[in-house]
Amino acid sequence: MARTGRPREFDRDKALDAALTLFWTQGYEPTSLNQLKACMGNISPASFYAAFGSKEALFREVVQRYVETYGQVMAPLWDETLEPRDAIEQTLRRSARMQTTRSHPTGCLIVLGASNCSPENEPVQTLLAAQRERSRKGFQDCVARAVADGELTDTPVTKTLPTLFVTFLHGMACEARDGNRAKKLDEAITTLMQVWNSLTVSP
Amino acid sequence: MARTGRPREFDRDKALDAALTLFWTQGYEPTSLNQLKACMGNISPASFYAAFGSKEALFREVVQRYVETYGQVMAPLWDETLEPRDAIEQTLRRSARMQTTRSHPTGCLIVLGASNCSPENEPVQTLLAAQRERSRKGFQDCVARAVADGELTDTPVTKTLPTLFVTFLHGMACEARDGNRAKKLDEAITTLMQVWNSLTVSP
DNA sequence: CCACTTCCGGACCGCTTAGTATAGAAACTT
DNA sequence: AAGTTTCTATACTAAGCGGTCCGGAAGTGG
Repeated sequence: MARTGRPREFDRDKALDAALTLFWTQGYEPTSLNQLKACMGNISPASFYAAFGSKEALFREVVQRYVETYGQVMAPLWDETLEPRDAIEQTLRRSARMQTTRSHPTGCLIVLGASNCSPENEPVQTLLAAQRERSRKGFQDCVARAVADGELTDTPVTKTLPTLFVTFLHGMACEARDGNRAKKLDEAITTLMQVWNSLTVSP
Repeated sequence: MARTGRPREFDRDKALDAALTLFWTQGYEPTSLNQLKACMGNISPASFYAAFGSKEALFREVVQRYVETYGQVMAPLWDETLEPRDAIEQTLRRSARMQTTRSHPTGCLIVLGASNCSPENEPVQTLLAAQRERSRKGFQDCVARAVADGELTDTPVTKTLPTLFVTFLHGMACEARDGNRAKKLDEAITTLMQVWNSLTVSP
């Protein structure tokens, strides 16, 4: 549409990726506009605000992008063509691998991105909390599907599975940040999945 | 020793507790000196620096106090008079209850206290990382003890238990912060401990 | 070429940050 | 009374914060 006028000199997508990396590494609040502008190629405040609106608006874009790229390791959780058990196992294994990969920051932006916040940035915390809630719901739906399919029986123990898995998932962010490698987490996932096996209706 | 001179008018211990609550709620970096001074009873900068030295020094004291009080829920992990399985179970259950109790901030200061940090505060991150490493070691030692006692056999699966438990433990900080209640986490712990049961040497 | 649109560099805003310096008064011990 | 320490209160530093504004440059469509 509006194609006239001087074109932007920096690559908006590349700038967004750079901001993503910075936010992922440091979190929302400690990341300053100066750092952001610097990592985007020393753009000016005017350029920054024209392109992204505000620090918070940029962060929202960053989260969106994260969910659409790195966050896709969670996609199996909402893939109803997969067996529920496979969906959960793949989600955990792919998350473990992604969060420990050293070509980008370790851990999970959704878990770690705004865990330290002053009251005035509560909206940012809420944004990430909503994403985590979405994951929680994903595990619940997956287990519910397994019950509906007759793979699991609807017992009190079965009801604890979503919390068990999501707590482990979120815990991996801390472990990855502390330097644990994919192999360690992956092996723990194998053991964790034994819980599911022990609850399946015997053939 | 130095007992002469005008005594301090505020209660240093109470001030430390107030700072602990504030740091626990917001994390290290977003907590400003103004907030700290305010919650300590509107003490002056002079009094603050005379009593605590600096923001970072105060935080180190706060962490120490946290470990000695709330953090004592982890004590079973290093209590060699307990059966290893009981030590781990009690550690998890007591942590779940403590982290979800509403009479103080939710979650865990050691996990959440400095997860968002600018590079210049890396020492603070390192301080908490060391505490988490201590917990990791605790789980390792506990499992090793169970193997030594002949309760568990030394298999590859057994080796994954420490990571499994510590990841779950650290994940509870996120779940507690997001509003999960003790009951939910406690039930998940019951299910998680089934993993241990399934690995015990059959009687 | 011109009118128009958009972007850029840089100055600038008011505010907060952690931390220091100053003063004199007050409260304690010896 | 002498000496020591902390008190209150205020002023201050130097730097950084997120964000705004403007003049001019650079590009585009007619």
